[in-house]
Amino acid sequence: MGAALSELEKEVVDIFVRIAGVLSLPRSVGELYGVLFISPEPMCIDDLMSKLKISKGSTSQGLKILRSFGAVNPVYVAGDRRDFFTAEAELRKIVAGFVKEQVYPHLDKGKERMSRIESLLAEEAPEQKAFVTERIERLQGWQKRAGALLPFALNFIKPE
Amino acid sequence: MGAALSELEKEVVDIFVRIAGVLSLPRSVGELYGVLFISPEPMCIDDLMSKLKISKGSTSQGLKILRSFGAVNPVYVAGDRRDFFTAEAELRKIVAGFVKEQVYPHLDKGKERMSRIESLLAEEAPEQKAFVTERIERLQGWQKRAGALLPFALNFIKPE
DNA sequence: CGGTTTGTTCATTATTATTTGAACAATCTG
DNA sequence: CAGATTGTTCAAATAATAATGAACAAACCG
Repeated sequence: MGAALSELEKEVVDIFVRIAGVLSLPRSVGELYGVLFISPEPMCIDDLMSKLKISKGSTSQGLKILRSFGAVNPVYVAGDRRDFFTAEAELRKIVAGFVKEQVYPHLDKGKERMSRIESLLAEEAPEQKAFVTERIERLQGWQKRAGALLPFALNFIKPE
Repeated sequence: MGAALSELEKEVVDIFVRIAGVLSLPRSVGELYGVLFISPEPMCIDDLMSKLKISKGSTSQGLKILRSFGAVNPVYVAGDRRDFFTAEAELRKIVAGFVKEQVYPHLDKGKERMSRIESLLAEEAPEQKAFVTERIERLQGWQKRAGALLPFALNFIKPE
């Protein structure tokens, strides 16, 4: 059991390792999802550890992250006490989970910050004030647009 | 000259430091852009170094990165031999430059990889083949959609 | 030219993020 | 319940990334 990764598996894992990088997630998270994504059978921690040659700690933590935004589904396997997982393959679910867990929390802080900035604006020296105000307004415009793009992008992912 | 950052500047810099993080750019790049963004006057390396308390090397490298996707504009200042810069404030230009320099190059590699994967598919054991094929096709679907979303998102940024 | 000034590069150092593995807690099993 | 199995946590080790600063090259200036 626990053969090394096949060439195909390596390629797929590599894809998700890159995606993990873009999303600022640890490499191991990409590896885990990659292996699960291409595996016809549910896998448990032992399987994943030996396939990827990573520690139990990384595996456990990585699965925790993947579960946190629903990228992985627990599966019951008869006669085995260990936890098994399959990759969630519906993109919409994963993205929705990711946005909810990792993106939205940060957006709120952005709004708080903006009101803090507006109060600081009052203290600016008059000769710079016009310029600085224009910049802050521009920033608010960007923030607003980014907020509008997000729901659209989510909607862009059609149900299968 | 070269006073420390004001509260307002700190807030603005902090915004761009976070954005730099999301884009996997060094912190100093965010700092540099932030200071320039909120500065009514063009700034040179010395100004930026002393404002941000970072080294000349970081400043030079950071500006190089910012220039590479047009986030910063060189400005001529009469009677001063040093290079001065202002922040490019038109979001569309920055995003276009960033996508061209940092995003498109990677997309091409993705397509190469996909054809490599397809050839590996042939070697799969028959009983797994159906499943694996379905997964690869799904991956291609995702890739295609991401490619379609990008131009739309670019277009979403209206000219002022 | 010879001496400055300015910006870049890159080996070294510092910092930050990730992984490891052993200790622990929880759950099962006979 | 005692022993075994399984998953989690977290301090320490390691690896990855960014910043520093001195050496360098290029452009300027008298």
